[in-house]
Amino acid sequence: MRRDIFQAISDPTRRAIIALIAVQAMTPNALAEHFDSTRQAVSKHLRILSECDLIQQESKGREIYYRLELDKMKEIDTWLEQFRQLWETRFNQLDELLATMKNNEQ
Amino acid sequence: MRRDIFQAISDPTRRAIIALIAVQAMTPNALAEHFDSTRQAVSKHLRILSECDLIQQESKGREIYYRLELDKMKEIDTWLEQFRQLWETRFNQLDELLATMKNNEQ
DNA sequence: TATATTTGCAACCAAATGGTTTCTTATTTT
DNA sequence: AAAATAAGAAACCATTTGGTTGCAAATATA
Repeated sequence: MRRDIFQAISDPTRRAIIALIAVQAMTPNALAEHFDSTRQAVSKHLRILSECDLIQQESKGREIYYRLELDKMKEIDTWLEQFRQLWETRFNQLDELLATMKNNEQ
Repeated sequence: MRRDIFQAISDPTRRAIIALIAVQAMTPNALAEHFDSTRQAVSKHLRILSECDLIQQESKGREIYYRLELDKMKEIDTWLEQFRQLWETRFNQLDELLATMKNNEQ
C-alpha cells in the first residue's frame, strides 16, 4: 500500500481536513460536521494522514485532537523547488529580453 | 472521474515524467525507456497529465513531444501558500521569542 | 510500394480507494 | 451504577486505478 504525502493530499476531503486543522486542532467528530460523509469515513482519512506523518494526535479524555504537522507540509514545497527554479529562470529570461529590447531602442 | 492536479501528481511515475519533461520535451517512447512499465502505461499517464492541462503536446511528423506546462505547476504553489504563511508565522514567533530572551539578558 | 516505427485507443484484470454499517472499548455524564 | 458519547477496528461493497495485450492509423524508411 503506497502511503506518501502526495497520495495523501490527492483527495479533496483530505485537503479540506488539512486546511481545517491547520487553523486549530480538531476532533474527528468536529471535522465530520464539515462533510457529508460519515465520521468513520473522516476517521479513515485521518488514519491515512497519520500514516504519512502529516498529522499528530493528542488525547484529551475520550476526545482525540488532531493537528497538522507543518514541517511535513514543507516536503511538498521542497519537491516544488526544482520547478520554481525553472519558472523563475523563465522570468529572468523575460527580464533579459525586455532589457535587450530597451537597449536596442536607444 | 476526478481529474485534478493533485490527483495527477499523486502517482510516483507521473511525478517522474513531470521531472523529466521539465528539462526538455519528450516523446512517449523516449519517456518509456526510463520506466519498467510498457509504453502504453506511460501513454495513459500522459493522458491523465493532459486532461488536467499539466502538459501540452506538439506533433513533429509521427512523433509527439510532450512538454510541461509550468504555469499549471504554480497552482500547487498557490495552494501551499496558505500553509507557508503559517510556518513563516511560526518562524516569526520564534524570532520574537529569541529577541525577548536577548532583551532579558541585559 | 512494402515494411517498419510511433502513437493512441479499447478491452480486460487485479489491486487500491473511499465509502458504508456494525461492533467494541474507553471515558463522561446523569 | 446506568446511559450517553467519542473514537477506532473490521467486514463489506462499488468504483477507480494502474497495469497489461492486441489492434488500427499515421508517418517515415527500405
